[in-house]
Order: sequence, then C-alpha cells, then structure tokens
Amino acid sequence: MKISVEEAKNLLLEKGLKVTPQRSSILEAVFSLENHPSAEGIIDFIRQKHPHIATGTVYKVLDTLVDKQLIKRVKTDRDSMRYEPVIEDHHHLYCADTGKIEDYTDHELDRLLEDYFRQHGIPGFEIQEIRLQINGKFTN
Amino acid sequence: MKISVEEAKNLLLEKGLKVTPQRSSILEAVFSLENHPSAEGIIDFIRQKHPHIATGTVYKVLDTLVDKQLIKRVKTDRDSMRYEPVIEDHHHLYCADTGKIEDYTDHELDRLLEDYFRQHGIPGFEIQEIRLQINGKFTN
DNA sequence: GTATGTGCAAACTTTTTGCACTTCG
DNA sequence: CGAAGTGCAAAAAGTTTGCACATAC
Repeated sequence: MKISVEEAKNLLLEKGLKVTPQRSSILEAVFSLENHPSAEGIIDFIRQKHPHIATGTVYKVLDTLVDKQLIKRVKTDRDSMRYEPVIEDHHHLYCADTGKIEDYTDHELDRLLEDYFRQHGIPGFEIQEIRLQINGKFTN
Repeated sequence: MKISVEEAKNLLLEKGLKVTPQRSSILEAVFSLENHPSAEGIIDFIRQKHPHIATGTVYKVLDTLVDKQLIKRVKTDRDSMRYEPVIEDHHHLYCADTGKIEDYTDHELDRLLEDYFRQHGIPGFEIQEIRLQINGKFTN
C-alpha cells in the first residue's frame, strides 16, 4: 500500500489542494505506515526526512486530508486518534488484548449486508456506509 | 433504560464491588443518560445531586465499571470517550452531521452475521463480538 | 480493622489555536 | 501577487496519577 511521492502529489491535485512538501509527506506516511498510525507515529516517520515539521502542521494537514476524503479517522476505544488511507471499503479487526487493528476486506459479506439493508432499511435513517468492528483475538 | 439506585447497587454487588454513593450515582447516570454520555455529561448529571464529586473519581469509577463490564466505552471519531450501559447486543447509528449516536438492535441481522461467520470464519482471528457502525443521516 | 475507594491538585497527553511568516500556483 | 499553507509556542481539552484521608464491609 506504499505510494510514491509523485502519486501523493497527484492525489492532492485531484482534490484541488495545493501541493506542499508537508502534505505529500503526510499522505505518503499514512499510506506507508500500515498499522493505522496515530498522529505521533506519523510525526516520527516524517521527521526522519523532514526533521523540522511542526506538530500543529501535522494536525492541520490531517484534518484537511480527512475533509477531502484522502484519509480516514479510525475509531478506537482508548488510544489517541488513528488514521488510514481511503482505499476500498473494508472492515476492522480489533484485538482487545494488544490494541492492534487490522483491515478486513470481504466482498461477499458486503453484498450480503447491502442486500439485507436494501430490503429492510432503517426507518428515520439514511445509511451511507456500514463498517464492522470485529472484536476478538489474533491467534497467530 | 433508567434504573433505580437500588438496582444500581445490586449490579455493583453482583460484580463484587463495594457499594459507594459515587459508584451508584455514576452507574445510574450512564443508564439514565440515553445519549451515550461523555465523562463530562456524567459529571454534570451527578453534580445536580452530588455537587462535590471529583473529576478524578469519575474517571476512576468509569474505568472500574468498564473493567467489570457493567458499562462499555463507545468508539467515536472525534469526541472524547463516551459510555453506555451493557445491555443486549446492539449496533450503532452514527450521524456524520450532528455527531449523534443511536442504538440499533436487530436480531435478524445478528443471526445472519452469526451464520455467515460460523461458515466462513476469519483465519488467524478468533471473533468475540461483531458491532456495526452504520454511518449516515437521521431523516426526521 | 483493613482493604478499598475517594478527593484533590498537579501533571501528562493529545489536540487546537492565533498570528506572523512563507510558499504555491 | 494573492490566497492558502506552515511554524511556533501557548493554551485548551481530556484524562491520569499519587497520596492523604475516608468509608464499606
């Protein structure tokens, strides 16, 4: 799921955002760091190449990227906020013991849910997106 | 979903916790406040009757109650942590516009998911619980 | 009486903000 | 050039901690 700096720049351009080194690095970081990094993880990663980026900037850029739907915030029980690239629809496996989050993609399941809610709907609510949080333990 | 102070005390006793006024009020608050209250909401509610409870105490008690599975933390995108009573399994409707969270119970859906995962499983992962986050808009 | 729980205030972590300066297009 | 983005440092939220005191059992 790594992307090059070039690809990162294109993503920004497509959304009508100005391309800055900070933005492309942050976008690159969220795509490269597979483990749903926190702001802190992102800052650490970026400072390897870019030692002077300011924390405030990272938060501002992350907000912008979330707004423009290039990345998403991931809900967690306890931790600080985490981020992930916007890629194909997927669900999350949460490990209660370790706090690890892993992606889970399952098109058959998605179709099943889609069918189910097409038939039933939820009165008073317009569904835009369904995400499963699957809680449990990794066994390997 | 309101519970009386007596019921709150019994819940604490069942879990082997000492019954204190702070604990019963906090438990009562989480059950009474339907909207998945934050620590702050809980504190405000309790201070109506109990004006001198300390913030630190509320956080400590909430942690204890979560540990003992009397209440649960609810994942949110942006806000501070929210809480809800442990009641029958249910899912959550999240309104992107307003931040409102509402419970959604659907046994037919639960059976469907249970069947699906009984057949398929997830390699390397032991499922304990499946929660849907249904994102969208309330239309009423 | 003793283990457990609470109050308090300080500290910590994470995130936000305001404004002068810089940069992208 | 002008609008938009960044750095910085301060402050706001939200939560945790340590310890003396109080309370439930």
